[in-house]
Amino acid sequence: MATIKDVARRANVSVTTVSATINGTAPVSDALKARVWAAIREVGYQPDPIARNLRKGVSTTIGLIVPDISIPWAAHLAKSMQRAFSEIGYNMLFASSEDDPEREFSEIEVFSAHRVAGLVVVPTSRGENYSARLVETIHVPTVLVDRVLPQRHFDSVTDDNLLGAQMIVRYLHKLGHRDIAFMAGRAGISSSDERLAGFRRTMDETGVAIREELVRQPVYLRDHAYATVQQLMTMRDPPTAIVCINIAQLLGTMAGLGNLGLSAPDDVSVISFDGFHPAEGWSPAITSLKQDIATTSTRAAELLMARIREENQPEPQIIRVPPSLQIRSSCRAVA
Amino acid sequence: MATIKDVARRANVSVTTVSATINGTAPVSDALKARVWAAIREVGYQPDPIARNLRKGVSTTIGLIVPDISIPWAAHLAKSMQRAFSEIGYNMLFASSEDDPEREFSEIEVFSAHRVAGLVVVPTSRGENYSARLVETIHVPTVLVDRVLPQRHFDSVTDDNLLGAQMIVRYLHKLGHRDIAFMAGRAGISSSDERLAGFRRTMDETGVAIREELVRQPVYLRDHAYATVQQLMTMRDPPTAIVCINIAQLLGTMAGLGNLGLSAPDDVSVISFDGFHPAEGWSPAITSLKQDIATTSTRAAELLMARIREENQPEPQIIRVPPSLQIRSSCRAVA
DNA sequence: CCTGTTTGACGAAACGTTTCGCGTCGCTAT
DNA sequence: ATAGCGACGCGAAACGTTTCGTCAAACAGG
Repeated sequence: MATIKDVARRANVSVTTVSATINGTAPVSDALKARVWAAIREVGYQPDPIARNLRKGVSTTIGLIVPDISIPWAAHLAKSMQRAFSEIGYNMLFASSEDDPEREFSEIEVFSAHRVAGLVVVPTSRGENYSARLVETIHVPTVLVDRVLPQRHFDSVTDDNLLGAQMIVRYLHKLGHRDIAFMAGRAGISSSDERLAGFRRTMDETGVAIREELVRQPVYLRDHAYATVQQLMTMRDPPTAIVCINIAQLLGTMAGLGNLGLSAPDDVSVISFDGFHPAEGWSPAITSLKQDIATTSTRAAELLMARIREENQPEPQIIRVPPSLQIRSSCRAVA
Repeated sequence: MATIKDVARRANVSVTTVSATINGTAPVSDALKARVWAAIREVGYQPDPIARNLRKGVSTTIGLIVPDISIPWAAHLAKSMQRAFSEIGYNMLFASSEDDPEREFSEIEVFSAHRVAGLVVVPTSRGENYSARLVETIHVPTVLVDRVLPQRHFDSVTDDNLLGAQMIVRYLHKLGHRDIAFMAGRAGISSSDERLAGFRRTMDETGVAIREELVRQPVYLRDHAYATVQQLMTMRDPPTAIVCINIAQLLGTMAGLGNLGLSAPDDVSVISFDGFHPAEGWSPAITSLKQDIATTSTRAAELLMARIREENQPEPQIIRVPPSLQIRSSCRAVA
């Protein structure tokens, strides 16, 4: 592997000059610049990122931490992120927190030790003093994705959950649904809280009283939903529509309905916040919100790069990306 | 950030001694060892991985390159891999080749520059002299996953595709199917080639003549399958069963059937090599092979670590992980 | 013509480790 | 006794960069 010294020798200049030409950090005469570039090409020199990192104290790597990469949403995020960053010459360290705050913090520290230039985190948002602990652990430019924290310490990009809830409720309302079940996730997770709040608000707006016995919380694992939906559907006066908050819930709900011999949309309408897209060919095709992951990734990358380059607006920003409603066949009109 | 010098000062020993105690590379008396460890704890010292990498010429990071992380299979692989490696103190750089050999090679070079300790690659397996080029580009311990190359230059872990094909064909045969359509992928991709070969071989074994007009190749995009399945089903004498080789094909097939107003298993049986698991609650639930991704990851990690630690068997090894057949409801018996 | 400033180039220090080679001490075998 | 050897500890070099401070030359203004 050719080193900068080889280049210097070859171009008959000092190491300093080679570094200066490459990085443009100091003025170099055109004549020497040419000699240096030629020499670089001739010896096939590539700067050693490790040495560079050591000296500069910061790398050209960004770290991505998600709860679970095997969730399609997270996988798409990782893909878009990686594309966005590789285009500007950054590469990506990756880790799963497995929704465990301890793992999450430990990964953050590992990444920090590796001197990542920035961090993209889908925070677990759990545990005592989570937010404070995060602020105290992170000393790198960071952008939070999907879940936002009550305190705005970090730039964040998330879905516009209030808008999404509004779309869902209005759509169901238009179809004549009044008895709507809502399965909320863990309280304290912003995406769940916001979706529930949006549900309540839009129900109010449409003038329909919420039947509180149809609002269940917390339901965040597949099996919770599996059980909950069966409770809901065996009530004296079951809901005519069920709102699912994420994929796990949706899968549990469908399985639970199946177990009761029920199906959507004939026996009950099902709609979901998180998209699920084998779509055509399977029934039922689930009517759901489609999150704009590409935009989310791009915005997050932009925010992060601005911080890294310090061109930034000092105030942490929250960007909300609007979803779109994909109407398929899991909801039907009722009298 | 505390440095090794701080520890040395605190413990009143030389830097060399501190390094020796930490790494066990040279004998240190118990008394000093104790002093050093105490000092480490007191100043909260953590070795700087960057500096270590620079000096040792190799990092504690491994690189993962997959064609597309948003494919569930790849996402699961990434998850298992990351878990396996983080347990032994390695972290993971990640990149998508987007099935483009140029990107793939470029990522390999970037990772090499970062001095990864090893590489896990799902090779694109495309382009001229692919195998030779790979050998020439890679100078790090490497294990190939999913797709194997004709020349055994690298350790590889892959599904036992011949066995899988055998399971599928025997199952269909038992249900009475004789007119079986097979959509192969790109020729030259080992997984596709092996599956096709296994199909042919087992058909021979069962004594059923293959209707060559039902074997289509190449069909590797969703839209190919969408078109192909409609051709197949509008033939004078359509197949009674269709074998799909991967998810993209399966999705296209289901959509294509839907477009013709047909459905599985009533009009035709559908079976797939790659598992697809929303499963319960949706119809049809696809009968498919389940790949043992956990085992695949573990084996790959083991192979790679053996190479890295040089405990290894000099000969590159190919490990084949057997799949299992998950019988659901997309296939039915025929007369 | 002198002073002050800018431009261009360089040597050497620094980043935080690991490792090479050397020196000292105490022990054992001659 | 003393040569030889192992165990232990240390200083300094090395890894490949970037950057600081210095310096010579060229150039501007008075």
